[in-house]
Amino acid sequence: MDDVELGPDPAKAAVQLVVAVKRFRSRMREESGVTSAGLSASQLSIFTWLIEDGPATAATLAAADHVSHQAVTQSLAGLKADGLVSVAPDPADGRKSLISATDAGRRLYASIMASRDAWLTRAIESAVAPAERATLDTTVELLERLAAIDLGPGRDNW
Amino acid sequence: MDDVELGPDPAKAAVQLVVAVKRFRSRMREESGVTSAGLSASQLSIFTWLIEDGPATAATLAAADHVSHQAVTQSLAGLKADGLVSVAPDPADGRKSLISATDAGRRLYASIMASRDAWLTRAIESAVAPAERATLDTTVELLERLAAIDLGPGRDNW
DNA sequence: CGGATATCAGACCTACTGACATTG
DNA sequence: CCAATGTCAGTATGTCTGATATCC
Repeated sequence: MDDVELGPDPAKAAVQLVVAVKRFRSRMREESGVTSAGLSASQLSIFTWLIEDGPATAATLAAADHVSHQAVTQSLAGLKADGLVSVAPDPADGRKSLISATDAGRRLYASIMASRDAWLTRAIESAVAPAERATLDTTVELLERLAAIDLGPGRDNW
Repeated sequence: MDDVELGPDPAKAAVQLVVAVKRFRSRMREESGVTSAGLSASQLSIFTWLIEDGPATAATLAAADHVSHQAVTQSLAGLKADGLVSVAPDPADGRKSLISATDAGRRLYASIMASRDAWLTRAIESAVAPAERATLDTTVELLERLAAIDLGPGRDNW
């Protein structure tokens, strides 16, 4: 659609990516929430960590998500109230609280992954042809890569 | 890279995309701001509209960005204070205020597009090989497409 | 005591909704 | 009068920082 020479220009791509992400999120908000369930994006992210990597402490989750541990605690409060995660003191270290996904949580997560009524799911079905779905995979991988990158302390690579 | 059967499963892809976007934004926040200049993502988005499509009203910008016109007004306040946009009453319709990018605004925008000191720009240079940069283009296009999609009022296309 | 962890409290940012004035 | 626009005010969410308590 637009051929404004993206390849050779990281700065331009950066701006376009930021803008695209902003517009995407605004649209998500306009479409009332993130998923069909009442989980926020923050909670969904935490849940993904718990299910993929197993029990963790709030501090670990905070570092993984690049937020403060207080922000994680707040997101966890809702999940705990809904019985989706459980908190157990670490027997080996009384300072830590290990957070785990409960069976109910795993069931809900699986149902979210399978339900077709969320706005974004319908948008994908409508706007992204099946043959093009691999593009989604690429997008997710790229965003996760940029979110997790470590540029290194001192000098970089250029 | 990972073959967790994304193609046939829009719901799973939707969750993964939401989570990836969330983590990307948290990382951006952690890295102090969006770009090297003091512009927020909202302001950058508005600016992109103004430069690509010319002068517009706050209501038009709000619809384009899927936010309220009050939110646009708030973002514009900062841009006006910095002299990056100018507001002129529409001579043909006294209710409207036409917002335009000033020369100073266009210069700043161009410099942002060219500067290499923003965190995201460096992250892209570091994590996305030049041969892979087209992936960025695809990602931006996909996010913009999903942000702008109209699923239609009644039935959809499936 | 000091380091790591968790909780409580206050603040901020961005966006929202509601109420109102003005223009056409 | 009504529709569209713009402004003012108050609210909500998710996040942050700062202060405090607890455990090792």
